[in-house]
Amino acid sequence: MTSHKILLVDDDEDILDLLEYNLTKEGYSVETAMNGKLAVEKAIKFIPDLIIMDVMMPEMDGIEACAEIRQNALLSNTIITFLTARSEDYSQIAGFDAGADDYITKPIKPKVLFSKIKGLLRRNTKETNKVELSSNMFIDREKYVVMQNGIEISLPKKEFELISLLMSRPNNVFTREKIFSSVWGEDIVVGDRTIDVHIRKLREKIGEDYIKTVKGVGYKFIDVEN
Amino acid sequence: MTSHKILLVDDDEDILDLLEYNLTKEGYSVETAMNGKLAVEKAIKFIPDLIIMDVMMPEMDGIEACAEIRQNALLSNTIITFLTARSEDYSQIAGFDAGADDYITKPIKPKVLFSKIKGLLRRNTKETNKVELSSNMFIDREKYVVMQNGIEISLPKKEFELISLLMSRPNNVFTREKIFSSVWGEDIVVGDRTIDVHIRKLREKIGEDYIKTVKGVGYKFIDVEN
DNA sequence: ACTTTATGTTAAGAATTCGTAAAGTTTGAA
DNA sequence: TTCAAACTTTACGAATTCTTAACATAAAGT
Repeated sequence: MTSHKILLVDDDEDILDLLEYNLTKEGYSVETAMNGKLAVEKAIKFIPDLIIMDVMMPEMDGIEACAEIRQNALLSNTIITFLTARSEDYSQIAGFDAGADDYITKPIKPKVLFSKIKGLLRRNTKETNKVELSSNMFIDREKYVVMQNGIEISLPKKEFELISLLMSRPNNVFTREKIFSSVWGEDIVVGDRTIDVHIRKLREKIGEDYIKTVKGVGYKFIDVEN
Repeated sequence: MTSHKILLVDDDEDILDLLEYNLTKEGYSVETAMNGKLAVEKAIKFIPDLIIMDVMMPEMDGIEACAEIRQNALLSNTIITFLTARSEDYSQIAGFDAGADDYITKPIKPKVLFSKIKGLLRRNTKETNKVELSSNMFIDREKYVVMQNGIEISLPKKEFELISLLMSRPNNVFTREKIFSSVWGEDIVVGDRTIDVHIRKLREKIGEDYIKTVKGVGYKFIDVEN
């Protein structure tokens, strides 16, 4: 069974505990965060299928966090739903602008919540986690492997996320900056040569011809079919 | 000629046929879908410039389909307009939230529709990342290549920025100062012959006839069609 | 025609950016 | 704690890209 990953974000620890307990029992893999900033960081590490996030929070509110998450190509398949009190309808509008997919109103009724989650995840599963290419290579986020001509290539995390990012838009150039912010996150600072080293390892594993360097600009994954 | 791609979505086959027939006659490349679900699938394959979609449909309504399409980064340049009966104004609001760009009210008056379509597509052409020309050449900033007759020409950074600038306004003369400040930046000082050398390399790669020297003034990219 | 001025051309070498191996550090599992 | 895998840094080499310089050619002015 493939357990879906859910990230819960709320500043109220009681709500977090309650939801975490119940969702875990339902068979989901759950992570939590107590503010928007942490949520963004965890989202990047965890790559959840679904984020359930309170709108009002300290440190960074949900809208802002949502907008930031939507920036990250690795999280393009992640569904974001807001938790909101029925009255705060201003947030409804701002939230959709920021890229939210749905709303859940407080107070939370567990049954409603669970059925809603199932619906959202079903919708997502169809679109699939497998980034297919016209070439003979695709990404399987669930198994965390790259399939090449039917052969599984398992990669360590950073390498996987890097290739995953590049393959999310074949033939498109990703700048080093973009790569850093997507794979490492905004705050983390690493040396200049780090990306290159990971690229090297990837090329060793998947072949030399797939990742092209665009000097002074960045890297791109070449879709051989084109 | 670059024919814009339009995706028509309606559950009424008569309307689809009517619009498809007329739009094709106008020179557009047209695809159709009969419900929201199929629309999303076709949109991903077809990457239309414009989607004209009925709000009310079986299987998945227009609003939902729209929201889903808006998720897909590949479709970020696609304009979505809803077809709506004049009375259903609830949908106006929900639709804009979901990411619609415009509305067309039923009953459809072909003339109104065509002029609206032209307006929307013109708007889009300007904003897009692909600088299209009536000639057979365009710039793809995302892939960082110049496409010429369907062939990718990849260029080093400075050359790319230079041709990119010139092609941003075909037949328009760019002075050397303008070129320096755009491609090199205000502060950086380089010798006089630097631009010429880059022009030379570009001419070698894309052909001698595209970039014209205007002595004493600057350079321009010639749109051969004109 | 002659001179001036602007641009064209080429090749060399600076400068920048990237690649890579190896060593160092962190992390997480046993 | 210990070890191995993953990740990062370092240091230098290699490749590409960019600029310069020197001279050629072309256009414009006298």
